[in-house]
Amino acid sequence: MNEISVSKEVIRRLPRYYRYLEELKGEGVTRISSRELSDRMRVTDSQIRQDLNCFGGFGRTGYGYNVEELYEEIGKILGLDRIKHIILVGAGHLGQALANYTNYRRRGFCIEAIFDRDPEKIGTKVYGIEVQDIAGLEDYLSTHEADIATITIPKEEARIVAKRLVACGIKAIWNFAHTDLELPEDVVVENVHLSESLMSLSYKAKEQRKKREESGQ
Amino acid sequence: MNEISVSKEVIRRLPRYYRYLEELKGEGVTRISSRELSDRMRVTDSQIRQDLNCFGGFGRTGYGYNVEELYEEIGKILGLDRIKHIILVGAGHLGQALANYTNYRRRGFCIEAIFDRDPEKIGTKVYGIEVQDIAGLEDYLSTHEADIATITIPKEEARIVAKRLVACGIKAIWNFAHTDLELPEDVVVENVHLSESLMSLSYKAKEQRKKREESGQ
DNA sequence: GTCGGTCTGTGAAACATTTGACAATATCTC
DNA sequence: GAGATATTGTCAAATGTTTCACAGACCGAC
Repeated sequence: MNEISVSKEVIRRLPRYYRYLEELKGEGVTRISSRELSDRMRVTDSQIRQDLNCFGGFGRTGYGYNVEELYEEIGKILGLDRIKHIILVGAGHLGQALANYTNYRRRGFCIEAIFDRDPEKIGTKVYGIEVQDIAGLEDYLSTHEADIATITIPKEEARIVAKRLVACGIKAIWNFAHTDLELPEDVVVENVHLSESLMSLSYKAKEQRKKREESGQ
Repeated sequence: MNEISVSKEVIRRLPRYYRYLEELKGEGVTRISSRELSDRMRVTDSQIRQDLNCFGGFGRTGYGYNVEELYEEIGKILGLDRIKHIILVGAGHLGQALANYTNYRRRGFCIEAIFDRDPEKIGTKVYGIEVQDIAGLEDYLSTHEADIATITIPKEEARIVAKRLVACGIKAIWNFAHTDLELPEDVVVENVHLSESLMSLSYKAKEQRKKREESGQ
């Protein structure tokens, strides 16, 4: 596995390949060429070959790719072949939505603990897990391993909690708060900024409307 | 406003500028140079100037940018100066989380109706809005305008509902279902694929761990 | 086995995005 | 109001990403 350089864009696309391969597997397809896959995914076949080749030659000339095998390989690349212990900070609707999405478990993402600061929520159960007081975060992490922390609380608190998490050794954060977290370099952060996503949509909708009006006249 | 060409990447960044400008405004900052902003946002000053210049010269030589003015202008570019009627399909936790996030309203995003197919949910209120039976979607849209539809239901149903929405004239969809929607070209879709985001994080965490182990030895 | 067709991996070209550099010009100080 | 300083807008270079094109290799039918 001699990775020369895997670009940001390739990584962004990798989970999408994984999703399509899972679908193909479900349909009972055992082999697929970059050409056929490109038709489904609406990308160029060239891009697929180039992308997959970053990680080594999974394909066979004159045959294509073995669906099952490629699915497994991409899963490994994404680290899905390994249990990832997750804790969740924020038991609001968003936190509950994430906790209840059972497919994560299939991919090795196991939610181990949920924290909140609201006394109304502490003690209640979400997806079978009791919500704990956020005050006990340090205690919990001193005795339990966690690979990823999910943050679904308002931005002011999020910045503080993120620092506490990092102080406890957390190295990966899935951040839903509407802010950028300032953290040490060795901590990886994946931001999901929903309002930015909605604003992008608003922009695109506006441009599309403009286009329609121009051509409509 | 002579837009030569606004790249995808610029659009992706625009909401982020908007967020930082709002923050600055809140702090009472009235002017800012690309250099200062670049320090805050952790991007190059050159990129900021290049990006903003796509939409016309908002800056003043020797002075920088007027925070209030730039904030307003970017808001207009993003279409935030106009009411956008939104309907929501799916009243699960995710749908409720989105409905309850009040900041959207401040930016002109007004949720007008919520649909679900679960009899348990129909009739209940979410953020003061009564959840309607999805069966009445067409009726509703024949008498009400809607600019954006948000989809937070499982993928199989999402594909069907998306087609129904488009048949009723919806031109913009915020899609949270774990699938790509196959829709006519003139419909804009913004996908929020949360599991892909989590898998990306998993990949990055794995790489980071590898790096740590290598340097640690 | 052989042969026609298929399909990958890959190097290079085309295209897109980011960064660097600086002339031009406004600001601010005194 | 003049001079020193700050800062933009912009062009060009550097870097990153996608597409093209094809040699070489494998597949499968006969």
